[in-house]
Amino acid sequence: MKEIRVRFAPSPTGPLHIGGVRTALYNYLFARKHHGKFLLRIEDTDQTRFVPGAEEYIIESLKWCGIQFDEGVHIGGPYAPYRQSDRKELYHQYALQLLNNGTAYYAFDTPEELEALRKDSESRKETFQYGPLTRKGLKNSLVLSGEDVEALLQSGEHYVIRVKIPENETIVVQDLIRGRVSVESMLLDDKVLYKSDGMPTYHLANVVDDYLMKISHVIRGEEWLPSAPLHVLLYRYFGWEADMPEFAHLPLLLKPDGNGKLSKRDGDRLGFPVFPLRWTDPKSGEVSSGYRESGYLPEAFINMLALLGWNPGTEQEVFSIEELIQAFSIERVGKSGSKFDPEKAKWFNHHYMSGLDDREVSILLGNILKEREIEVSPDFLLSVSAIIKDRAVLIPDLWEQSHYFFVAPVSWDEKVIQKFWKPETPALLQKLSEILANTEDFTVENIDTVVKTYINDNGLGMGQIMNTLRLALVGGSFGPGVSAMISLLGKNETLNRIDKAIANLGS
RNA sequence: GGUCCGUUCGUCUAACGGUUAGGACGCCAGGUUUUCAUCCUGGUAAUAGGGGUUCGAUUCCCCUACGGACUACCA
Repeated sequence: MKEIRVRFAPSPTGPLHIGGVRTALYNYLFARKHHGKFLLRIEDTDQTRFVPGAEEYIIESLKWCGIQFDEGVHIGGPYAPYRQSDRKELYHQYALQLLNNGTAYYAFDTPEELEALRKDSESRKETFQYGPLTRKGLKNSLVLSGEDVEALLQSGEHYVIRVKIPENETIVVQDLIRGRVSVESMLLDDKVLYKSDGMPTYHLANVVDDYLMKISHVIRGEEWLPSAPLHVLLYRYFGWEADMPEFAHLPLLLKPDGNGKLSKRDGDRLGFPVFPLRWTDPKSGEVSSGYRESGYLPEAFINMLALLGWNPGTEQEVFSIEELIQAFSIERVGKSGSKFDPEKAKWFNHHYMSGLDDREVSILLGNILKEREIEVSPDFLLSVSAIIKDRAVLIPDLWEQSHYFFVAPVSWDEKVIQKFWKPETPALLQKLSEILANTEDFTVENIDTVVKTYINDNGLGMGQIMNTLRLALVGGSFGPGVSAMISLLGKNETLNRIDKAIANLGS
């Protein structure tokens, strides 16, 4: 059986958005599942759209996601180079091959001439097509004499090389997801294969490179489906039909509301990241948020993404990357586009956060404390982590849910004061404080008993004490159980905070 | 406009001719927690419309509607 080789082939025109990450993920899962190879090829044949830093961004993003390559622009491999601009010389000979076998031709029409033709067609509510029907009336080597063509080439006239689409043929693409897709050749354009700047277009470069790199399956976005027949045709023109990869065109990721392809704008508008990592546009300086910086765990991010367009056919939906590899199959990728749901992304992250063990949580929280220059003992950090981890959806929530363990309150929630802080409160807390001062056993269970006994013995209401005690401890109406907090804070800190609250709030 | 692709709860989706159309997110209600979350239990909610084919259509075919992608010397 042929070795499975797939590629992810982005162009470095900006940050990779989550649709691109998903395409990379599916390629990766497919490769691993079949013990094949996964490679990263950079498609930078359009020099005008090059964005500095984009290539590095793509590599770092996928690394963060845990998607690993076997070959690629950043690690090399047997089919190097993996950057198309570094393969520039290669493409010309392949364009010549098609020229020589009559399946491509030189065209000398200027962009301005073509633009005029398009405008003209448009005014008659038609679409201009450079194809089987019109190419005979244009400026190309199909109509010009050999000498004229030669003269034009010699004179340094700008030219492009176009594919010669056959006139009456049904071209069939077999797609692993969509089945048989066919299109009439007359409707296809004589697409440019080789540009006047000496670079190939995507169509030429991707076919040549996929062939040379022995790609077995092309798994890419649905936006490529309309040009897939052209690619099939090119394999035939090159005589590579026997080695043509299989195609799978993935459905699109749609915006959460309304319809249409998910875009950067949607993230800004609806307040969720569209990119794996934060991106700063080198030109405008505009910053787009990323999943990493927003505090998502890569495992959760990937799990969420994997299920957007694919499902295992079982009711399992929490998958480690290894489980995804085991379960993945192209056949179970859906046909229709998926709307991205930021709420579900959060659910996944919360699920993964609470699945972390205390030690792992303490590392995450420890990093936050380090940034804030707060030092605590590892034991205390671990205990706090354990008690708050279920309360955090995103990593920064770890701090939101625990800061009061590290920093004593300096202000107290006005609403809670209004509601619970009564004239007798200071005396009641003072008395409880004295009892706690004489308590040696600060385990949660014992504190619980001590506090409740105090309440019962004095005929007080639970709410009366618990709410004010909580207020004294953390400054508001939040946090884990009161007894648990007292136990963690320890005797000194607890007594200090009660004293401080009484002193500040008085009666 | 043309070509191609698509259409099951609000969302992600299962059911590859026979199910009370299943699960998850969200939402709602109850329980736990006398804070708030978590968690647990329950509930809400869908086959776009119309024709066929068939004993029987979510499932197969056709039409309509709607949506999307593509339509550059961009990828």
